[in-house]
Amino acid sequence: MKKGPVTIKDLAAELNISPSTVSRALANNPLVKLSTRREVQRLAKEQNYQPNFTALSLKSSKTKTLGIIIPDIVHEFFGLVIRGIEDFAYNKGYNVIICSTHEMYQREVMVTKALLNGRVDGIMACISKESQNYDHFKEIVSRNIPLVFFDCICEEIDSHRVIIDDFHAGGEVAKHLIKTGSKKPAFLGGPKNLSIIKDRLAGFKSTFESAGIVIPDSNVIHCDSGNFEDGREAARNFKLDELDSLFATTDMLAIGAIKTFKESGVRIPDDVSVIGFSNWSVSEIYEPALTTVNQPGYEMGFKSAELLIQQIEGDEVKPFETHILPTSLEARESTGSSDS
Amino acid sequence: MKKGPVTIKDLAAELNISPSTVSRALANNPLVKLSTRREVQRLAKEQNYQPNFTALSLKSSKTKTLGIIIPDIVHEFFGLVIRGIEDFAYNKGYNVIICSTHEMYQREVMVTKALLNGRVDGIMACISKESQNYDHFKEIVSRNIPLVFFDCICEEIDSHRVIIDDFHAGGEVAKHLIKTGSKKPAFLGGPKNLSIIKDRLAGFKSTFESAGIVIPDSNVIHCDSGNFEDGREAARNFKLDELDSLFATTDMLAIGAIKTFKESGVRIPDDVSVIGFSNWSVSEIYEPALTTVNQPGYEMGFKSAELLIQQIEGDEVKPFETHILPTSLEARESTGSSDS
DNA sequence: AATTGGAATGAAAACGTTTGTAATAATAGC
DNA sequence: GCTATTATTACAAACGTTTTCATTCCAATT
Repeated sequence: MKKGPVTIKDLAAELNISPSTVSRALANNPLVKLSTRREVQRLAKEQNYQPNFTALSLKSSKTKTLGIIIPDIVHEFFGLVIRGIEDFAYNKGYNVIICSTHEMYQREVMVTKALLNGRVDGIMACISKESQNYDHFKEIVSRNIPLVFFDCICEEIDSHRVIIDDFHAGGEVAKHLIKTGSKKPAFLGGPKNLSIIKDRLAGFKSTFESAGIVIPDSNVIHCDSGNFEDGREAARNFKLDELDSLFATTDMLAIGAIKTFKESGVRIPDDVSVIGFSNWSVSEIYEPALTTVNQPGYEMGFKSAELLIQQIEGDEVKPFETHILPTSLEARESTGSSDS
Repeated sequence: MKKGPVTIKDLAAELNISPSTVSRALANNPLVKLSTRREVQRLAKEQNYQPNFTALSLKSSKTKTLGIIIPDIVHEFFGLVIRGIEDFAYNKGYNVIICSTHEMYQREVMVTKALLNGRVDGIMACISKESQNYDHFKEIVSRNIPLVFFDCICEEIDSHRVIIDDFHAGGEVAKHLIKTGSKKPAFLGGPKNLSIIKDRLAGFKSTFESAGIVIPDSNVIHCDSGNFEDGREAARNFKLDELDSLFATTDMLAIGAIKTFKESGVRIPDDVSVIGFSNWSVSEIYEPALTTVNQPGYEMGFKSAELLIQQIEGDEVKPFETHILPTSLEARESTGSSDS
């Protein structure tokens, strides 16, 4: 009998009119007689007609779909980013395809290629830790597919960017520690080559130096990842009598370090003050509650989607914009400041 | 000059042959002369030809895309589910569209409708807390779009299901608490109407009853959500001298409750043993480390994708299958068992 | 020389839409 | 009653593919 979903042709056949008239009637085009329009719309509703998305895409060469490339999906920050993106995008009638790269360069190249065959109208990306080569992203640009970078951006590529001021945030952390009396600060961060890590460290160091305190290299440790175990391991390499405060570039690193410190009998914050980064929910729950830098994931996603859709739909070409979102320090128990 | 991306027609024009030959040549069809094939493939590579995804979809009425409907994206469990789905799906050449409902019925209906216009070949869904009416899911089925439920399933709809045995898991929790000497167990759970909550409670109660212990209604508390704050608030309603153990249906609820208990001077696990659910990473990090039930999110996603794709691609209709994944209890400090 | 057959390619239809243009029907003006 | 105008509708092309069927060309067979 009837096979697939009902199409415009089916409606046309049923009413003995042409598909074009049905199409126009559904669009409520005044060119078609009011009574015909009513008739068509009634039948369409009755038969539960849904316009075929793929056919529309082919006709308009617009998929109304955005691609998101992120390092990891099981990650509070990226979750918030996605929420922000979705909230803006859905409102504008866009769907979203999420591709996580598991922080692997190979996978990043793979998903990028997969998004490059007209499946999406634009792409938002946060580059993975591993990536050093950016040809796959350059291909996106060369194919004229709108591209917005957020958080971890690619310096080599000219595009919209949505970031935080990592240098400034590092400085704010330093200021807070200086205020709480730190003389021997230390730094525990993710991969050295990552610009966000470099910037946080630079801001941190520079502010301390302005206060006359130079951080020795032995108090700066980098690790491959940014998780709890890494923090726990890496913290063992600090000489406990040479630091009185620690800035870790993720909350998990910070908590891992605290765990190690506690095991060595170090009291937090009395002996060592600790600050994390990102304000994950665990930082509020942990004891001691972790002082951290709030990273506006939701806003970052929201703004990225806004810039991307604007670039997709905009008629005139606007110059690329680097949008810097404000961070804020959440002072909690781990630096002796129990705000909450 | 050349406008959009290069198409088969462009290649055909360039080589002065017909599009059909180009199409065949690209498919390496032996019907076309080897030299022609080589020529076409060379040019395609040179011009960086990518087959138009939308056109392929329209032709084949297959989008090679799956829809996922989940209550929340900022959620460790769902993150793991998505990872599992992606790992299986990508391998089979499928992409994935994720729609989060923010636990809102309205939004669930919205995204479901949005997925119903041929954008996806199949749908995986975990129903939201709020949903009581399932007409939108029934429409998926009536449109012959393959549908798999996972975790929070819809009883009314016949489909593949991937779940855990919540009743059994609740029983295992009870067994563990009985073993550690609990005489006055209590229960703190999410929404009462949710089947997964009901089942966990039922299994918990029933096992305690088999041991001759009846849990009074005053020791069973439900709250709207399952987060930290909820747990913290709700735990205030327990009479502290009437319980010596607590089973909370999420790790966050458990940790919230522990916080409240600690504030009242209750020692964990000495005075009250606490068990959570899901084995989120925070449960391992928290102090005391939380005993919890490991919920295999990754496997759940992986299996769901497998069943869905099998249903999409399968020629013969297979009977619907309810796949029950094993859970396991992770004994940690909060019940006095420091495994780790 | 006429037929057959195989190899290689081309033409056309189809997937479900939209939209420019052409055609028909109805109305108005004279 | 005839043309000019308008209202309504139909036709056809297009988006980028795949695929069925038809065509061409040339060599081999009779």
